[in-house]
Amino acid sequence: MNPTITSAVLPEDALEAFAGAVRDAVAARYPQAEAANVAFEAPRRPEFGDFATNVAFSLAKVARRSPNDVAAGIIADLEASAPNVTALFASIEAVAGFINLRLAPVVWQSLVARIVRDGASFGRRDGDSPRISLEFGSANPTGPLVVVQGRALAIGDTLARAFRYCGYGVFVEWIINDAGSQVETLARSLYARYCQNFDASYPFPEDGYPGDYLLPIAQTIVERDGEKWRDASESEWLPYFGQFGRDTIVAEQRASATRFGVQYDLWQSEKELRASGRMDEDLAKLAQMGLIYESDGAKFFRTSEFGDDKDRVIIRRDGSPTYFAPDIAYHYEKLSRADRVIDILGPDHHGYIGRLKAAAAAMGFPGHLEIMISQLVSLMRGGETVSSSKRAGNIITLDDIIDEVGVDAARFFFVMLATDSPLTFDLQLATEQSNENPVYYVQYGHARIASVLKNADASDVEAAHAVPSLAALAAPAELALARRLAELPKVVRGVVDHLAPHRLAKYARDVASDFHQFYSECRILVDDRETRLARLALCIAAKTVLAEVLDLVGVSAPESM
RNA sequence: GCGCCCGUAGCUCAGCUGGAUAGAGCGCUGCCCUCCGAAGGCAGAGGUCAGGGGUUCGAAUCCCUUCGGGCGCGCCA
Repeated sequence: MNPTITSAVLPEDALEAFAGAVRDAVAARYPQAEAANVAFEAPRRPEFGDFATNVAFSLAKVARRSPNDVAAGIIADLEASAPNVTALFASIEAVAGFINLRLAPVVWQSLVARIVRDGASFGRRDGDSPRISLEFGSANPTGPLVVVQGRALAIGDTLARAFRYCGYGVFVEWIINDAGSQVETLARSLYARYCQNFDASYPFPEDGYPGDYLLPIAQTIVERDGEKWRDASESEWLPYFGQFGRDTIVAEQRASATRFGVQYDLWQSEKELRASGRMDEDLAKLAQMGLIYESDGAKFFRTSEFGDDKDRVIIRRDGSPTYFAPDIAYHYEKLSRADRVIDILGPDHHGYIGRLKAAAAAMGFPGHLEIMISQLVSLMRGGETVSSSKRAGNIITLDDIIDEVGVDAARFFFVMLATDSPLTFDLQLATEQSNENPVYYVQYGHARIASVLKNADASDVEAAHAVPSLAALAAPAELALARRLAELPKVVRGVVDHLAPHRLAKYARDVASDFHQFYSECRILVDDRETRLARLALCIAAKTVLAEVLDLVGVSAPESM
């Protein structure tokens, strides 16, 4: 074996060296062609190797030869011009115009060594830029978090973790919609519950918030203040009940988010945003730019000049601001302190995207605001549809879901599908500890590795951690697992670049699958010490990557189950 | 009516911004525990990628169009 390549050559190094050598070879052979763009992809079929590149296709025209001839010519050139590069590959073949590459086992062995050495920081980048502002889950402070917010929380928090892994500075925030008429409605509903405590016939407001969740809050007021508010005038009790209800419910929402594993950096009150004067300042600035005009006694923002369907009212005829006004101020603030601002909105906010993006553009940040819509979630239990209606008062809360299926299953299921496709969540399936349940499949993989490491001699495990010679790793299942583990950084980067957290769920299943296959084909605790230590090291690497992926989606990685 | 998303195996869904014989899980049929966790592995059956046109060496992927679904179009938030 070539001694120069036994010292840590990682897959990406090998590919980069190969790409460079190909560019040189192409430049020498086809000087009339543009500089070759050498990109690699992972072929679907294992017999096509670890990686493939399609450079030959774009050269075929210039070369006036078939792609396969071009590919074969390039390979022949490389053998002569860059033997130190071709030595990194077990095979380099021209097939149907592609150049198929199989890395030398030693490269995969270096990668396993790298993961064992780096541990949880494998592939992770330090840093805090660019700065990302992520807002998700935000709700009216009028009731508990429900299922659709659960999905937004799972998606948003997974994205936040992925961004951090990639070295971005992430700021996670929530806006409390506490400035509109809904707080008044909350106050009336809560007051009715309070009065019903003394007089069951007290009427509940028609547009009030039903459901049982206001009962304990009313009870708290009863216990503290007794009948004090029964004869008070509305101007007295309304602000009190509004504030108390709002504060209590926001605290409960925070508790639910925390229980779900989601930590926020900022809970921004919309009411506070108005009171601070920032909103008025920003609106004045827009007016100065000539972007605000009066019509019908109301004030309009010329969002249509920035791509929106039509202009939007920001100050009503009665002088009060619409919801859009403080949101402009909030987004202006976010855009000022972050390089990218990402909102995850609910499925009923399609119509809001245009005006928000227009506002961002008008304020001098075109293209800095990205909006994701997290689609509907419908609940099933077994084959039955579970109905949840806010109006009917039989809402199913995020806490209900956590109680029934646990945080792990809930987070995995919420993140499993592409964000823009509707999700059917089967509660029964999520609780089943069976092979129908993808969460357990992945967690089982992790627990199984932990079990093997427990069965092994402690001294062997220690030796494996110290990264022994891994030359024994050569079986297809071993190399396939190593190749899969190597993908982690690339997968996370894809999650971030495409705002597609569901790829992590898919990747987690792939890693588990490759491990299980390795496990059934290669016995780990064999007599031969070198093989045993090498396989233990591979187990440690697989466990590291599985734990990392599970952590990115906020799911625990159990040592046993 | 206008705008956004979607249509892939019996079911639920992937398909890495255009690549090779379209994949996975579940379900179905059959195998595999004297041995590290069978919550596992292997094999098989199952497809006109909604239909039609176009772009090019090459399309599930990009463009046009028809059909079929979901959602959004307040001086609500």
